[in-house]
Amino acid sequence: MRRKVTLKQIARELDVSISTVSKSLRNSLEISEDTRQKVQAFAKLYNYKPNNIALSLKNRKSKTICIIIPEIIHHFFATVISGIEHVANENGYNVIVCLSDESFDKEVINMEMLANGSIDGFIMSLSKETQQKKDFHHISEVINQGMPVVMFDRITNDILCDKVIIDDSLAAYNATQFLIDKGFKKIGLISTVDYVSVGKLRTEGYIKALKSNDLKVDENLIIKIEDTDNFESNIENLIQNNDLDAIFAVNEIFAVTAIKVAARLGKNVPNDISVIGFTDGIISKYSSPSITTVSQNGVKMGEKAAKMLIERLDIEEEEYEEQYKTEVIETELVERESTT
Amino acid sequence: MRRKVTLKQIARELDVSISTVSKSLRNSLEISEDTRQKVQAFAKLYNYKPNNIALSLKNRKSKTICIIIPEIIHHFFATVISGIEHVANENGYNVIVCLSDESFDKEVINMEMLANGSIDGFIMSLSKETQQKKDFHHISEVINQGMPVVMFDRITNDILCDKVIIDDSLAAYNATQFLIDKGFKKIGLISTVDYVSVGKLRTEGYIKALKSNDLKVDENLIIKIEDTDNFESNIENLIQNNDLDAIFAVNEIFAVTAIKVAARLGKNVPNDISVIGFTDGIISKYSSPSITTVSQNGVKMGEKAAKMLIERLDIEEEEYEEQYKTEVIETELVERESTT
DNA sequence: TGTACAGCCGAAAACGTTTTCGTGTTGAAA
DNA sequence: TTTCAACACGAAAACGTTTTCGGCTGTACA
Repeated sequence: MRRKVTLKQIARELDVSISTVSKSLRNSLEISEDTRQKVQAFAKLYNYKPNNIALSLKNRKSKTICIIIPEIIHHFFATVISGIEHVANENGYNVIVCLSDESFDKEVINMEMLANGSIDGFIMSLSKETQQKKDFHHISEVINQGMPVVMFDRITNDILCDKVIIDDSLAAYNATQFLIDKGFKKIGLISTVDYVSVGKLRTEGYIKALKSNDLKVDENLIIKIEDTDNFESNIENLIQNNDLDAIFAVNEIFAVTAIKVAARLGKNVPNDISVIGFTDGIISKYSSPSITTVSQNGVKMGEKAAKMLIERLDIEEEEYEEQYKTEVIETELVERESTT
Repeated sequence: MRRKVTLKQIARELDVSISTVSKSLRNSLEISEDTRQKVQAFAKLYNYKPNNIALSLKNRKSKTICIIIPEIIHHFFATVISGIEHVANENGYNVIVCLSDESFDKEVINMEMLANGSIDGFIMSLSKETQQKKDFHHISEVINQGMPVVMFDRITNDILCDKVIIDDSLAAYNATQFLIDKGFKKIGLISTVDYVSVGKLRTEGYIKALKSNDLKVDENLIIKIEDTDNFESNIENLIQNNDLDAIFAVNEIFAVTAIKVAARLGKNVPNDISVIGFTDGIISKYSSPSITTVSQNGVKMGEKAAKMLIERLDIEEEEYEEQYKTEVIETELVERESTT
């Protein structure tokens, strides 16, 4: 259980100064070939590795970026992390993951804890509670201190920073249009409550599609689910009380549950009802019938977010231009068995 | 974009020494009530927060632990992270996540990169490639440097350290016994290749259960899947060529695929064939029929692993006792619709 | 008046680096 | 023999903390 070897120890052992050791290891021409060899050999022998913390302190950068997401269990967020991690790694950055558990307080605490030199920048997706409270002071504070932030998916327009999103409204529009093109008129919507930004946008897209096809928007065909706990009965009512042709659900869980409930009510998917979901996760792929869905490409979102952040970090030195960009990642309708 | 305020700046501004500022903020009795008040007020005004990196350097500990896992997309690993994160947070630790992508090299690089002061300890699950190569030098090296490591799920007995596992063999035994108790004789097994430690153990449990019930172990009923790419045909052959009563699959994907293939072949689950999976993930819950499965409780594994690591970290100061423990997390058979 | 002891504060070391700026030693050119 | 550059190396500062130790002032007591 030997402690890690430091420059100082090597210096003492070899009877040279710390500076000489440091320079030798960095192959400085200031040092004679001879000493360099000696030092490097010794360092290799004792498996010397520079102490990252000391470097961070000296350089005033930690080469670490922090991801704050509401939940890691959601497949979508996991894919985003995966994308971020790869780009970060390629550029010599490490990734710290923080979970807000959809809680405003945890989001604030996490940001404050890490914004003190531990990390160089944030990539985040807002918690539900934060979106509901519309309190973003913790984020603007961090930005004011000169720490770059990139927001993705669940964002807010109240904060100026780089953003990576999909066009939720358009994607929902296209999904709905897809159903309309099949000849369906009575299309149900299973959405979330409006304060979840993406839920709201997807609802808008759905409505827009209906309107531009001169279809009546029937409030009875729209349900907005608040709690993720017990929504099955809501869906059951929706299907039972309306003779639906199709259903558009704003996430996988809602979609797969709709299919299950429909089956229970004796309706076959896709023969009696078509179903489209959102998020191309593991459920959509493996459910039977597999689910036609809007693919968000979380990996690409993560990659893009990481690229934007790192670019800003590497530039920062020179003239820092506050030219914030919002990148829109293409979505794609993945056709599977749940639609005719 | 003001920079973060430091002790030095406060000291200069208030015309006192750095030590005085530091002590005031830590409420040292050495400092007069008066100065303390003044300093604290000033610090609050400028939102002073101590620099974490400097603290890490001084204290020679970073209050950060690193998780190395093969893939974050797998629901099981995501739940483990979730468990670790919660316990870590409660104890003032942050969590760095590294993905090995099932690659030996990435595992090594990640460990070497971070073992230099950036983190205080590792929690890891081995990559497939590492398990195949049986090369664990990077792990023993880290341990020799006095950095604690906790392994979970995919572990090796070649390394002495704390471990958190489930009794894969026993769980598989119980799952198989459950099928046998239903009166099934021809029970197929869909497993992984043997170098994946958990796959091997689960296979052993399956075989043990058959033997202790005096059932013949038929090699034709066992398939070991190497690549996750194209295994559907293997499963199809298994079902088509044998008149199976039931199937035990060592993970969710295999289980849900078996159900899908069975349906395609005109066999109903559970009426014609019962299916049991492993890992109580999102697929098992939402698939239709929902899948009877062995629940691993990843959250609990993560929590336990984090507790063990942190306990060791907090003790370390005093006499460090190398009393390594292996915790076995209880599994549970979750009965759902895929079994009669 | 001298001593002792609080009370209050600052200097400096330490954590492990990198880098700037000397400084002493050589060798060659004048 | 003197001068000067090249060469090889070391001292020290800096990053931002915490903590130990020592010092100064003033008051109380002998």
